[in-house]
Amino acid sequence: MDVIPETRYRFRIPRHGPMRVPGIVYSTRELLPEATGDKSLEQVANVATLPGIVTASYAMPDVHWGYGFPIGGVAATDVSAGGVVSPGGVGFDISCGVRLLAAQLDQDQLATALGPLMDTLGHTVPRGLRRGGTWQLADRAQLYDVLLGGARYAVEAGHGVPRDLARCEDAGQVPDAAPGRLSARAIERGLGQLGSLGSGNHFLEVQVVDEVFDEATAAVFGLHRHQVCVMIHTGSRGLGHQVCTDYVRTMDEAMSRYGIRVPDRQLACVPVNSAQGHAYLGAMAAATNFARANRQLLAETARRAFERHTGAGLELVYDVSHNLAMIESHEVDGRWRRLCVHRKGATRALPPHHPDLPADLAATGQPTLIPGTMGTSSYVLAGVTGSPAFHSTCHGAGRVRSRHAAAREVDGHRLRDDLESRGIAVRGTSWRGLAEEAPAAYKDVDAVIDAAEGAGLCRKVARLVPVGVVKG
DNA sequence: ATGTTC
Repeated sequence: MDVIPETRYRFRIPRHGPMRVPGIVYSTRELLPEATGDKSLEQVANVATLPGIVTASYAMPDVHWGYGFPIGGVAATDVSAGGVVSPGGVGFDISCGVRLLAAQLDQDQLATALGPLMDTLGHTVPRGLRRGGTWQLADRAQLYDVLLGGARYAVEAGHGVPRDLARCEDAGQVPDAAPGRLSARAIERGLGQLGSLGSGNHFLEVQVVDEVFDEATAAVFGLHRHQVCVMIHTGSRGLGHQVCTDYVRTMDEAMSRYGIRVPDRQLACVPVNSAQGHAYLGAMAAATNFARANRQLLAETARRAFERHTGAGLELVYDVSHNLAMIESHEVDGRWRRLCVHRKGATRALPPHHPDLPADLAATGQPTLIPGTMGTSSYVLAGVTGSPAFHSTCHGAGRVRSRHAAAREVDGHRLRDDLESRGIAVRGTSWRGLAEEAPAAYKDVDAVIDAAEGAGLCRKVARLVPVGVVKG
């Protein structure tokens, strides 16, 4: 793969073969996937062949190998020019994302309460494969209400306060959800799982603000140094997974009827303006609302635990997805166009004064939340004016070692002991799962964030460190 | 990520 350095933080994959646009990789020499033996830059080039793609196939500094599209990839297609939508460009965990809550509490006030708080969280946060959630829905009709209403419906049903919605991307509810486009199996998998964490890299952490890079912006976000926070990282569970599975198959079968050829079957796609394209976007929006409601429910579980052990409330800082395709307007080559922007393991970071921001965040830009790995830092970022890649940045540290390799090389018991000895309380579910998520399996999140900021994708506002980890 | 193998 020909990868040409253009600046310290930007690399170009020139057009070759069937590529319609170049690949642009925001990274550093040290973080480039080729340095770790990962094939994701070939996936960046493959994505550049999709019908209707505009400007470039982008990769963020945490890019790594994924299903068809790389994780840490951004691709936008022009809807009115035959642009496609692809489930592989969203990922299996539709609207997977992060929610950050700020406690009215500082670290020194937490000391003796941390253990009992973690015990309660450990007992009340449902997690692990196939596990049911905290909200047992009455029936399929109520699940439809969730799929249409998202976090807004959860709040209206008493699970949260109206102010929460002002701090959710899309105010907690995306439009145009079409629950009828979900298979019976997707509905069945979703019915019992609302208010559950899942497994893999999903977590609920108690964190402390370790460093503030911009006091004024942090204050607007409701954050200050030494403050206790809760970060929740989860998505749409089995429901979203089933939607992706169903529509990859549908599109794989339908693709040839639209004359579309792709270099990898995992890039299955159809035009946005097609029966299958509309069906997928409707199903995806429904799964998105499920994920938004899911994070709302888990926030309520955390609030109950904090209320009981500390008396402190938890104010929502923000809730943002990093696996989604969104129809957005962007200026391309001097003309405003409707684009289908795929962000897979990439986070939207709206710049200051963007019309989709709430009024009180207009001056700061969008809060952007980046979960680190267990035992390392997480970050609060803000969107910046003039950012490339359709206002997107990274989504995490980025895996460099497979789950299998990590489980072979890391002992879960020892990892738990290491974390505990550093003052981080751990409430896991499986020793293997813990080992698979060892920090050694990931890039250095601090280097990833510095690369994202250096590339002009975002700016740092605050860094958080964990003091308690609840793992699926 | 995921009832980790239709």
